Amino acid sequence: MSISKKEIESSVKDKELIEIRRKEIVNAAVDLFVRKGFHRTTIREIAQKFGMSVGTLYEYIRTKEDILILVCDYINSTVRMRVKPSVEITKDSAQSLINAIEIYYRIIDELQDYIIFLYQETKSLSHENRKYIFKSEEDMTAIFEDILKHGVEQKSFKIEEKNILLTAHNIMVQGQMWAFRRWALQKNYTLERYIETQSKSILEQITTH
Amino acid sequence: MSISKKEIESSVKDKELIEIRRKEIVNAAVDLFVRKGFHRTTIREIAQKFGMSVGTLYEYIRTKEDILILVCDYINSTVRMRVKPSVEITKDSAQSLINAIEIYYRIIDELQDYIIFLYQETKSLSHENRKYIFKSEEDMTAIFEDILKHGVEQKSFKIEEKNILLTAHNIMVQGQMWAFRRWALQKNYTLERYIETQSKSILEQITTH
DNA sequence: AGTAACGCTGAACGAGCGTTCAGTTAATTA
DNA sequence: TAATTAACTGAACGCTCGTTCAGCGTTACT
Repeated sequence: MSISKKEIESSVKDKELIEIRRKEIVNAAVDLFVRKGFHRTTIREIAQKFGMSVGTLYEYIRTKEDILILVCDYINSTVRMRVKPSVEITKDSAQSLINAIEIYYRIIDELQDYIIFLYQETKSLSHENRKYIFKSEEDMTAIFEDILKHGVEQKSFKIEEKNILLTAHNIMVQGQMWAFRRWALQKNYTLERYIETQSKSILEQITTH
Repeated sequence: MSISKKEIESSVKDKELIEIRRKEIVNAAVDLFVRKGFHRTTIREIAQKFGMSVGTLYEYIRTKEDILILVCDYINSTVRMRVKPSVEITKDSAQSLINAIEIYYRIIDELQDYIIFLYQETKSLSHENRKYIFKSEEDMTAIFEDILKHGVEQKSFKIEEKNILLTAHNIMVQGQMWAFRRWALQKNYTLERYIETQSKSILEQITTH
């Protein structure tokens, strides 16, 4: 699951302690990163925020980028952990899709600051770690792909085989734009209306008439 | 049009020279920013790139952020200058929309690195200047809104009044995702196929059946 | 009790970088 | 031709910040 956690070395031996301290680090860093951005946040601030010395902080990470990886990983797995168990593929494909969309869009609304941060700071990661974030995004997309495929098999949806992937991406992006374009959308629509309208129009375009 | 240009002070008197030098600055900076990001690009690099001393560079700007503003402004107006004159609202609303989508999406494809940069570095701007970027984005959205409104009046499109804005945003975001999500999309679709599929599905959901 | 290992501390290091400014060159004016 | 101004130069300043390291307290083992 979390590739990165295994890869970040630490000079501390106690595995459990590493887990605990890293959670503290992430908790402190996530807030600061989201508020001030990665580059503008200093190691000293992070350490201070949960009352640890800079030296100790460096016992649990190697570089500042490690913290960014931990934070991105945390955001990603939070989203996935909350979407995945709630989504279910039932016989009623249309309803499955509507449910999945609602769950995903609500989480985006709740974590909008985190989502925006994730997308804007991905570029600060090394190539290796950026790939990992993309992989994670593809996993999320696969959830919607599966629902769509199932619906096509059931003949509830009518989508060309090759366009299923694209439709899944559209669904995801139309959710994420609620965060990205909040300066325009959130003053014109409520979340409820947004979810309803978007899912209706997505369904419209894939349902067999 | 370019609010920012007027606001950035310079100690050089010759207005024309300011124009020339700033174009050189932007040309050098845009490449470096896109390749390395704003924070990782140094003033020295920018100055060196077009053979000017650091001191002189500072005769034409006040701070590093000024360069970012100039670059963002440049990207924005490039996109707009290329879309606006090509778009026309004809009697055939559906065709107008298809044309506009194709023009916009092709420019995104061409300037994808710039588009990604613009969205990722917007956050490095001050509140004031960020607002300006959003304003610019709203102007672009308005182009699509106008086409949609016209189509609704002509009864070619069927969209609830309140949802026209949302549809316009959807169209824009579905174009931009060609850049944002290129790691997934561009290995599965050609630009031509992408444009065709997306515009077909957009049209599908707003055309009166 | 002595000693080793572990986790922790924060001052100090040093590189990087935005910004300035004393001075040079070239053009314009008196 | 002398004096003034405009444009330019790049070394130097000063500050920030990631990272290190010599040393301290505490626990566990012999």
